Amino acid sequence: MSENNSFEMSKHYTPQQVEDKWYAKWEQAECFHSQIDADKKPYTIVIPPPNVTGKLHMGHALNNTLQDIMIRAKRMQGKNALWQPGTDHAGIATQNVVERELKKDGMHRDDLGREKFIERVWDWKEEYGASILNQLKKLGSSCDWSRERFTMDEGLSKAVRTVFVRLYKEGLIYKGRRLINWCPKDHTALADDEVEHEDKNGKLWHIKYPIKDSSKFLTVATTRPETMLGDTAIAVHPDDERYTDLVGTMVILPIVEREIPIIADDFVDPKFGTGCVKVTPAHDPTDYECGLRNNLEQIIVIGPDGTMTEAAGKYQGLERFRCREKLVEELEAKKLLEKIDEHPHSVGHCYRCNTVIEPYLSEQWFVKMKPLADKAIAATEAKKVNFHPQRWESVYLSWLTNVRDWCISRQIWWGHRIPVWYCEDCGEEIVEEADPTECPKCKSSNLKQEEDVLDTWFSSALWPFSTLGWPEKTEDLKYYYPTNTLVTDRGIIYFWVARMVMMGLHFMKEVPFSDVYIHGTILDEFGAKMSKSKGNGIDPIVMIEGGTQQRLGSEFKCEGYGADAVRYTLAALTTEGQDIKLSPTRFEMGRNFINKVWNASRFVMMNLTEIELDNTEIKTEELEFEDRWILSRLNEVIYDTSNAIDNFRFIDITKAIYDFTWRDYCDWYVEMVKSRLKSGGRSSVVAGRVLAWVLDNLLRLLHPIAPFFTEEVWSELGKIAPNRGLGANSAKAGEFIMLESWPVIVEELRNTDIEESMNRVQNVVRAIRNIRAKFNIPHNDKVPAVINAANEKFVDSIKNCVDQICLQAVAENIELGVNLDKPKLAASEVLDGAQVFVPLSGFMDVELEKKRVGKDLKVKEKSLNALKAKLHNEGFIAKAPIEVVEREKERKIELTRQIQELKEMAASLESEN
RNA sequence: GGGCGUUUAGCUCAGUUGGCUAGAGCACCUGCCUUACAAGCAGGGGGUCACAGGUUCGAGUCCUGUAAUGCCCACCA
Repeated sequence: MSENNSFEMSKHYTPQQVEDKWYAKWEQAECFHSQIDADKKPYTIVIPPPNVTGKLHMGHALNNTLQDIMIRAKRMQGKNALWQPGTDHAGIATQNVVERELKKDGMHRDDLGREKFIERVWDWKEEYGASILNQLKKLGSSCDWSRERFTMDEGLSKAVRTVFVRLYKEGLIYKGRRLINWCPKDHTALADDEVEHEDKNGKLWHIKYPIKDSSKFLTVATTRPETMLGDTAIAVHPDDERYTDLVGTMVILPIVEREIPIIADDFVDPKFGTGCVKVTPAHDPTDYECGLRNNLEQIIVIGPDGTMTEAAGKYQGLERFRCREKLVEELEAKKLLEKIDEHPHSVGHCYRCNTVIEPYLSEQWFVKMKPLADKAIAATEAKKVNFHPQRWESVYLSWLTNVRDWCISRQIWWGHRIPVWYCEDCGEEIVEEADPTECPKCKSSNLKQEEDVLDTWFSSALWPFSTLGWPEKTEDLKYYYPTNTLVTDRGIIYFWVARMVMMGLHFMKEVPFSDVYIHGTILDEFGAKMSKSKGNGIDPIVMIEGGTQQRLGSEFKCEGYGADAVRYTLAALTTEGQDIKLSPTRFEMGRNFINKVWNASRFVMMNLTEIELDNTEIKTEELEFEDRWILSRLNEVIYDTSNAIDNFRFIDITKAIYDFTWRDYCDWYVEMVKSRLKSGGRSSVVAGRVLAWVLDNLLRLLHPIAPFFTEEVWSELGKIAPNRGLGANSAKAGEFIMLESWPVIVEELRNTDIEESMNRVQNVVRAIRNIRAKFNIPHNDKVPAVINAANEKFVDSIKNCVDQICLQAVAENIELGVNLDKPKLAASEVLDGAQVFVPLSGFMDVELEKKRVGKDLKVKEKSLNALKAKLHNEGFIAKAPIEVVEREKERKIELTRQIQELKEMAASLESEN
């Protein structure tokens, strides 16, 4: 669009022509940039850093839309808004991606070696790592890209090392040989919360273990027979009288032929199975604990790659599940298998690759959690961190309360290598921030760094302060930390939110953010989680730009709704904490609304170019009825919108703006002002200025939700109506709406009397329109009408609006007053405070009208009866607040009047028949 | 096994501290291409608020229980 040719604005808004242009302008003008400004309060959000391997999905689109709404609103509200962006190195996920690429070339990471492989990953990151950030830009995200960080960049790596070394020296990081969760495919340890449990229909094998020096057997039940090769005891409950005599004697472990003791331990549930449990300390967490208590040997029979070890004897080298089959066959052959039961139980899977997790005994690094968790619990209970919706607080607290030590070492290559060195000569363990060159103890330079890297979440936990320059004592940290709001999904409350709180408190002595907003999860139209494997995802970029995608087994084509429509729709679907069932067509809601505002803007600009706008002050007394009404409503919607933003009520933000724009501004104000615009003169100037001012305000309110659209329209409006205010020569606006100030409430413009009058006008107009529709009056035929008011107050409140009523209802010769007679052959509607008659002459259908009146009478009599009963209730009169009782009494009087009028109408119709 | 949600119109959902006749979008019916908008305008139909008790003058809203459904946690060998 070029200057002053708004007549050529297309009937439909086309986002594709607008969005990239504005994003480039914003970036060029550094609109997203935030820097320290002592005169302004900061408002900071750190982005949940997407994985560098990531592709924008609907969850991201929702998450970032909500963050951008908050950031843009606060920026307009005068805060120094910083949205800190960046990406996460995503250890296992990224390593897997690059390994898959290598595989295509027939290579394995071992072929390259550690250094070359890591180089390869960095290359991959440089090439593809920014793609998800570019997608965030398509969404309109106003992140300060000049501050973009990566969890493995230099500064953040330094933060990681500092944290590790300090925690180590404080005794909060230690190395230990423990039973941990092992993924045989990714070949690494995992933290407890990285294991996903799935219910499976498994089997329970009952195996007979011969008792030594006896012909009898003890039967144990197991879901994992292959682990029996590593059994080192049989346990029974100490009080289980069936076995008291056997405790202390031995059984022969079948196949292996090892003698193992029968021990007593109260973890055994005597009611389950036979009450005898095989104990495999190296392959089961419960058995591990039992083994420690009873000093049992730990025999590792399954190796890190998921195949059986040398200790498995003849089964050595067999894959674990293949071994299970073979072993069961052998037991069966030896008649040692008593029975096999169906047994549903939960099986742990790797959250990255879905492989069945193997409990594995190995040396790993751990963070001692209790001291850190205690601080987080205390801070949360002191309301330093507030969850929205609040119920997530208890979920988070119960995790913190029961948290176990965090296994942070990973046996992969891509990540922060643990800053621990071992002296090859004297065995000294050296833990330093800087790479050591010699052993402090024996001065040897023969040092070897720990092979393991840290869990990805270790660096994510530092995100709110590491991105602001920590461990340096930066001004940014002083100014922006603690941040304000964290917006995320419930899925990472443990992984991320809790750990950030712990680390923030420990290293910064302050919580990292005061509010945590947990939004719902996006589901497909059937209520299922979106996933790659189900193919039910909706690609946000396709929704924004248009294109095709494979979905639910067929090709799905989308014209492209634009980022604003996508954002609007997502915000409109965001109710406090509810999951969102989404289908592609739901974005029509946003598209239609944006298009409606587009057309309203088009109307305004078309008209503004036709009238001589001036820069004089619009005096209050020059405002006409509808002007005063829309300005009053505008103030209300500013209040409601601001309030909704402060309370994270995203659906309420959209609803307030939608209703005001569509129902008030378009349906009524624009319609009421049309004739004035054509009439010329001062009245048209006033109307034009009010139209522009209200549009300007509503664009500002809408901007956080629909940034591209509002920027485009606002800039066009500025060309036609440079004076945005109602005052004389109001201050000239800036270049970008995104940097404009948030609309301010002007109390003097609130006018409840006008709103009440307008309500009456609308009711009268609707009544006439209703009658017109029911009796099929051609839409250009003006009808006469009689408004028989119940009192003078009603007459006074709308008497200046009679012409307007005529215009809106396509009526003429309206008679307004009290005690007016019903005209002949008229239809009527009874409203609060008045009865409207429309004489119909040739269109009159007495039978139809009798039906209408009868129906209305029935409904009203029913509510009157209910109301009478209520008012006869002594309890109600005595206990309900006076206002409520008074209101009901007035309502009764009004209803009685209406019923009376309906009855008279009915009688009159009878006589006309 | 424990914890937390959800159940309101044909569909998807609002309904903030209990209080006027329970709302919206989509879908549906009727009439309109009325020079901002058919992605639209005007009018309309449609709900024993899952069920059963209870508290209260008054319950969609609070309490107890039941049923369906979903999510999370848990050492169910």
